[in-house]
Amino acid sequence: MTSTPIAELWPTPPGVADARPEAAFRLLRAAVESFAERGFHATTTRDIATGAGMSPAALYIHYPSKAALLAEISRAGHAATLALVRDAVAGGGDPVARMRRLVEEFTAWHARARTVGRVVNYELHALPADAYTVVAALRLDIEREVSALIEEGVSAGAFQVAEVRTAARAVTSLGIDVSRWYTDRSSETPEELGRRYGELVLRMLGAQVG
Amino acid sequence: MTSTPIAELWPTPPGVADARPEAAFRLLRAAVESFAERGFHATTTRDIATGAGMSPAALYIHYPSKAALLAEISRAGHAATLALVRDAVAGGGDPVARMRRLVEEFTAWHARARTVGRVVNYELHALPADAYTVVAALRLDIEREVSALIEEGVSAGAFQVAEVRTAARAVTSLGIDVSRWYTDRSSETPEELGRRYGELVLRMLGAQVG
DNA sequence: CTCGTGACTAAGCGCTTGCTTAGCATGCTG
DNA sequence: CAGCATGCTAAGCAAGCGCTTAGTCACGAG
Repeated sequence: MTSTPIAELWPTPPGVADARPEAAFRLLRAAVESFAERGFHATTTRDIATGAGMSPAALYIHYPSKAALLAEISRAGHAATLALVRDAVAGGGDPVARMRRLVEEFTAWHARARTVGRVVNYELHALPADAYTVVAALRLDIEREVSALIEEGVSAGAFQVAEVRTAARAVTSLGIDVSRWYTDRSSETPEELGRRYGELVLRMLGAQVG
Repeated sequence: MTSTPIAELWPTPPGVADARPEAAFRLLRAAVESFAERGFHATTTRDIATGAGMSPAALYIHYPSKAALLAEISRAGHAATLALVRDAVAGGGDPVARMRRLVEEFTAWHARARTVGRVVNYELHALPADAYTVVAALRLDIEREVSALIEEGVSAGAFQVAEVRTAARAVTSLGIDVSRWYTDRSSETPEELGRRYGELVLRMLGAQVG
């Protein structure tokens, strides 16, 4: 990999004058680390500024508030997750192949980008109301994509599930919770974990797999 | 039910002079609600005291600090979870029946006592070091109980899993994450959810179920 | 009755918080 | 060159924090 998971969330189009100054990016990165480790409320603006190598006041040149940093992290993280899910659901292959790919990538993302994942999934309550509205819509879209794929698999006779909503909850739940417990010291790589979770989920959905 | 999930965590032996005064219990209850809703750091001692119907200073007659309240909640919550897991693992029946019961009760508990569950699983980082040591040992015990039951099922030919540790992680992960998303407005009761998750987990573990 | 004790409150202390203000160096524009 | 915008820092403000202090009240013992 040539860039960190965090850097991938705020890509700069090549050949274009850098729209997001490097200092603002450093602030985002420091905020993600702090929010993930200590939580939004236990993180001070001094923590973030120091982590980005600036004085506390410099933060407010790039973002209007501490909450605006959280909102941007949460929005970008949810957008990336939704894009990942859409790619897998709309990709090629039968429902079983697409579900396997979805779980593999969803799981690996929550392991690799676990700091962003923690902020995205466990700091929702700290979002300002307007930012929460945006993010809640993205979360609903993610759930709908997963449900749609399960339903397609059921219709095709590939999956056997009693309740699609419950099954969809279980699938996303497994992946999300990875960001809570995964650490650098975990024995599996994100990709290994993704493959193993892919197997487990397919069996859970009643798919016939070797 | 004659008592709330929270009340069950701090039972008073019948016929014995109440060891934990009612005021201390009200503080615990208010602290659980606040910590679960807003997180430890966003909760003020004034929130807790007001929720228990007292002035801020009264809190310090019953507990030496805000962190001591968190420690007591986390300890009792983990102890209750471990007891629940031990009962299921050591109970009667074959590994399939015991695993079904474990998942049903583990899941239902995380739905019913979701406020305690949130504090237990998502506020670990706010624990003082000595309290964390105690709680980490309980968490390890829980993981070992689940792994032991899976291993027993594999030996008996009832389960088919590639990696016991990964499977154990998935089982506990599914249950823990319930406390994140379950609400009063959820369409399933804790018991219904438990039964459905029990089915899903048994299939995930490769058990032959109807 | 006096005294001691336990549960509590009103007031507030020292500190940290998110954020602001004033000012300074740099570099681009005309 | 002047004029000005940009990105930053040093200093600090008002508000809110965890927790303490001093004192009140009800009540049981002697």
